[in-house]
Amino acid sequence: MNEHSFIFVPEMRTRDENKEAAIREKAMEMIVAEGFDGLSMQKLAKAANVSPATIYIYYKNREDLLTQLFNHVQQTFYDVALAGFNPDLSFEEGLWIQWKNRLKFILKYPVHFQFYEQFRNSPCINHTDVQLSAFKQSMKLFAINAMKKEELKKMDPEIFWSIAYGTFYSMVKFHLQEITVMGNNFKLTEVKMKSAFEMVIKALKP
Amino acid sequence: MNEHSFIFVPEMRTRDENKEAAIREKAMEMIVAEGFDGLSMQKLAKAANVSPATIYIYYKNREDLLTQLFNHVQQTFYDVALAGFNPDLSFEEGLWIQWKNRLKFILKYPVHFQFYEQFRNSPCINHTDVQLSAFKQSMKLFAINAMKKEELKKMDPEIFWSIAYGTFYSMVKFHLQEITVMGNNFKLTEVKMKSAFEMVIKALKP
DNA sequence: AATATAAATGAATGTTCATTCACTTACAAA
DNA sequence: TTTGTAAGTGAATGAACATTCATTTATATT
Repeated sequence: MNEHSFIFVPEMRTRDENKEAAIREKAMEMIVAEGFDGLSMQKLAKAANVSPATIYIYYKNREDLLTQLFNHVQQTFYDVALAGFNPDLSFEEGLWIQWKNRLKFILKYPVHFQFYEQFRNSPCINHTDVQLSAFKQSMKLFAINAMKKEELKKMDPEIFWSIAYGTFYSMVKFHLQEITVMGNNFKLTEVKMKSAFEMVIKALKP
Repeated sequence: MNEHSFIFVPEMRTRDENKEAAIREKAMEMIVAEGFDGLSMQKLAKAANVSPATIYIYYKNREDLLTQLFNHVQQTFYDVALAGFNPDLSFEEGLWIQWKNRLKFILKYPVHFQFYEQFRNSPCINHTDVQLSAFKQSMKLFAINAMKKEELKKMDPEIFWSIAYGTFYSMVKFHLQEITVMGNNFKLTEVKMKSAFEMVIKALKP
């Protein structure tokens, strides 16, 4: 390396991206299967075919691992949920896109979603900065726009959120419980979703 | 004791009910504050002012402790939720009683409720027999009756449950998050509940 | 081919864990 | 007051835990 160069170009071994992904995926699988207390660094290392010390190259410690997992899942979720969406869409079209996008995410990454839900329902969430992201601002703006256009009844934001999405997530959890705990006789088809959606719209219209 | 008596009447020291309650309450507090991995038997013993060995008089082991806690909370919840309710009530009155009863339970026992939710969102739930209790049968019958009387639109049970209660629990969780994480600017008044309730009824009527 | 760098490691460390056990204490009945 | 019983205990045990560290390994540049 030229000793006069301004840009520092290290000569080094490169990180194995597969290792990082393996650690991440195995960690979430273990947590979903056995809970937070079922995740130990040594068991995780073994499951990911990695030395315990390797985990500490990627993550400062156990807590950092958990919060980074959470942020990673959240980012993926945001990306999927925003596809084809913008806050100026008509209320009915926009909300339906949200339902479809969110369902797509959950069915594509069921383990990620279950980890996310477990995390959100645990005290871990208090160690994470709840920031007003671009995603949340977009969701908020969408509701405000819809109320201005009188496509959506005026109401407190919590009430809007609870009817519009509380219903959705309740159905999704029904579905995930069925497929993990008993013989799945509750299929979450788009038809079934649409039927619930129509009723939600009825509640929310002015 | 008469050596010929048929009934066995032991001469013994009696259990201290306070100890059992202390263990139960402290355990839930610790879990809600620090998660399942924050609950250790030795820390719990110290918090409940009891020897670690004492816990094992009341509970077979750690897992048994958790499931017994869950069942205890669930029983309390069932009792509160069924007060003044029966499945033959008119749909609107019956559902509103459910909302009020459930809210009463949550506001009276917020720690119990948060423990319950954390448990339900964790893999622990898979080690518990999900049985069709009298409570669940009562809830089911109520919905069936309401559909027969045409006070409630005919729909899949999951959809009914998700609209009728998913909305409710979503609002409640909003409330609990606000009071624990930031300055509470979302007051969960009965007025606010009633306003959401009216909208839910609009969605559910035939 | 040589080199410098960070990736990756396995073994080791000290701590905390769930659980047990030999023992003491309190009490209801006799 | 005595006594049998279960309640209740503190200290001990071995396993599992998170984390660290002295090395080794792979690789991008020279």
